[in-house]
Amino acid sequence: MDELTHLFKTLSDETRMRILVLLYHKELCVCQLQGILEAPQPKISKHLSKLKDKGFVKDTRQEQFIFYYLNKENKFIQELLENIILSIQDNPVLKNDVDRLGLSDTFINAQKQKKTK
Amino acid sequence: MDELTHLFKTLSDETRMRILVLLYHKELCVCQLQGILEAPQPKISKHLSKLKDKGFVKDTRQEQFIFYYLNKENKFIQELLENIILSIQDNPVLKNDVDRLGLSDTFINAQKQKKTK
DNA sequence: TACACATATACCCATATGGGAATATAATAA
DNA sequence: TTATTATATTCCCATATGGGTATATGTGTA
Repeated sequence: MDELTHLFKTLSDETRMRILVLLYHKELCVCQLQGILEAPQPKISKHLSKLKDKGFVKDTRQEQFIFYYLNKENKFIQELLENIILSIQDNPVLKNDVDRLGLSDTFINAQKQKKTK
Repeated sequence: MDELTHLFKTLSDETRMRILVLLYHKELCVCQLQGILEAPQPKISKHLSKLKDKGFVKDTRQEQFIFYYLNKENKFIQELLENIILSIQDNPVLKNDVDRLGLSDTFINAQKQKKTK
C-alpha cells in the first residue's frame, strides 16, 4: 500500500515533476538542471536523490559530471510522463523548461568544452 | 503547475486512495466508509472533503445520508483508478476493502432499513 | 419542541516535507 | 599536493499534513 501512495507523494512536488519531464527528453547532469530550472544545486541534488530512491531515475558518472536519466524499466513513470508530455501545451512552466533544454550545453562548463574539442 | 502536483498530492494518502477505489465500485455514504475502512468518522469526512475540493468526487444527500460518488467528468481519476483496479490483486489492503463492500448495507443504520421496508 | 443520528468543522499535536546555508566528498586540473 | 569544480549531505527552520477529540450543523423522529 505504501508503495502506491509513496509513488504519488514523489510525484507531488513541482521541482521533481519538472525534472522528470526534462529527463524524459534528455539525460542531464546536475549543473544542467540547475541552469535550466534556475534553482540552487542542493535543491536539485536532493530531489534527484529522492527520485533515484524511488526508482524513477538512474545515474551514471561521465568524467566529473553525474548524468541522470529515466529508469526505463519503470513502466509506470514512463507512461505517466508520456501523458503529461501530451498535455504540456497547457502548462507554461513545463513548456518553458523544455524550451530551455536547448541551453543545456551552456551549463556544462568551459573546461568540459575545452576537453571535447 | 500547482494543479498537477496538487493532484498527485491528493492521491498520496492511503485513506484517500482506499476511498477512491471503493467509490469506483459503488457510491457510499460516510457511515458505510466508516464501517468498511474501520476508521473514525471525522477522518473519513475530512478526506472526502479534500477529494471533493479537488474534483475527484461529488456528493448527494439522500434523506439523512450523504452519498459520495466518483466525479465521472474527471477522466484522469477515472482512468487512473481503472489501472489501479487492474493490479488490485497485488494489494492486500485494497483487495480486502473491496471484499468488504458486501457489508456496506450493514452500516446503514436500523432506522433506514425500517423506512425502506 | 426535544432527541438521536449523520456529517462537517475547529482545534491541537506530532510528524513529514521542502528550502536555504554551510559543509563534506569526489574528481579533475595545475 | 593544492586548488577548483561537481555533486552530496547535514543542519535548521517554516510550513503542510494527517490524526484525534470535541463540538457544531443539519436532518429526521418522537
